[in-house]
Amino acid sequence: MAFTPAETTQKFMRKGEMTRAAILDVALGLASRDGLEGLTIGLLADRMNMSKSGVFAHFGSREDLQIEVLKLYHQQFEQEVFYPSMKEPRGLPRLQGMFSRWIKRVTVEIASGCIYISGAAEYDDRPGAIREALVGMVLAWQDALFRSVQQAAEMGHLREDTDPQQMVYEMYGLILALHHDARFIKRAGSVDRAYAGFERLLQSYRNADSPVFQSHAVLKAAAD
Amino acid sequence: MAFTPAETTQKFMRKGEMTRAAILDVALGLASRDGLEGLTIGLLADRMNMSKSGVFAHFGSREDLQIEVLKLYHQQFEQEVFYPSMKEPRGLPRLQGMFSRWIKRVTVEIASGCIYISGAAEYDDRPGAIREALVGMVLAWQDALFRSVQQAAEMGHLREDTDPQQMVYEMYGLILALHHDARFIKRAGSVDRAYAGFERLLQSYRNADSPVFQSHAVLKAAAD
DNA sequence: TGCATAATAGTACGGTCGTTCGCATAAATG
DNA sequence: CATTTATGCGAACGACCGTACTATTATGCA
Repeated sequence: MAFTPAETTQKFMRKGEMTRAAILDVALGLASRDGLEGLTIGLLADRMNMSKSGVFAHFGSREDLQIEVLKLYHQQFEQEVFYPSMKEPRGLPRLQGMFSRWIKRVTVEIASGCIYISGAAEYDDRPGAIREALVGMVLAWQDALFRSVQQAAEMGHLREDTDPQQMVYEMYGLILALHHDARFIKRAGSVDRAYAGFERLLQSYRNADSPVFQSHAVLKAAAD
Repeated sequence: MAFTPAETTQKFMRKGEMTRAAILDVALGLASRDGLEGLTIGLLADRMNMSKSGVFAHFGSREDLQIEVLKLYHQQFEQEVFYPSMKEPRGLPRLQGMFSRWIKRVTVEIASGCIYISGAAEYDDRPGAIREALVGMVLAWQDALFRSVQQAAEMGHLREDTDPQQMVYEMYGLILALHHDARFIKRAGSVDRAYAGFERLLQSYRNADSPVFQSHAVLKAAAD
């Protein structure tokens, strides 16, 4: 379940690389809870039962550590959400796959926190390398969604006059609202609201003639 | 324009209350930019051309200062968004008024930052008095939206089977996406996307028989 | 096994944080 | 004007921060 590089590629790494990977794993957990800006080397060393300087030596600076954590998160997001969806047929099925896997991931992150979302708040006005990396990753994901919507329209699954950017905007809004209501407000039933919103989105933009359309119930069942 | 208590009620305050209000005013600006957790007494003292202890003396603790900033923000939000909307006729007109004023406010906050939104990310996993105050304020606003949707349904402006909580969820999503895309991604045209999303929301839930329905263009024009 | 090198610990530095306390000075009051 | 009270400053404290150095220990290879 949890992706711990230490377990998978143990024998191909020298000790330093292993501890480095283990540190990043713990750091990702801390950054998810406290935010990337709340990630501190002292606390990280505590959790690793290491000295501060021992942890620090694996990264040239705190900023480097933060960026490595970000890269690890991005990698896991791709592995869990993006790549599996790309194996599904183009158009609406792939788009639905992307969204339901996205929701599934955020549902897990209701407990741990999503770095893309907390990072957006932390770095919306804080220039630097971290912000640049973060924006790049979020833009890459939005572009992937954009292309999927575009293809769904080209293949006739969605209406020809569908505005892909508008649809991406609203999908992102549904996810942000899910993270907000479930994690911050702690309101029950938010996951269903996200699905219902996506359902309504499809009802607005789908091509009624296309047979590919799936209902909300089917979509949600497929996610389990 | 800017609500500076020092100017309005000058002569009724003793000196201490005036500087306290001035401090809170500056603190609100800093907290909008850096987040409530990024608000620091040292920086605040610098901006006020005061000593750290001089600033501190007006509040029993940093947490008290943060809560006072939060209260000030809440007060301004009510003044600018909530109260004016309550003067409009119940139902759809009031709901549209709430949303367009909300968008107008967030549009301004693209430059400065919205404390409700950044605070939601900062305090989603940080228990304490600040989190409690913040959740209370956001819940109050969501409840106000909820009641407005409910009334619009009762009055026949929206369909009878409208799920008010779902509609509030999606409205909040549109605003969160606006803050995210405009402030973090710095994407142009996000305000129009928020309006378009609300328009689609109304098209899904409006009662086609009701004459109260206004189009997107009319709504947006009324906001200016 | 011996040795070069990699990996970790230890210590210290300068900086900022929130907070406390005593003292000066300003303002309000009689 | 005199006096009480409100207000702000300056210095200091302990805690934590990221980082730089040096020493020590563990590792991997000849």
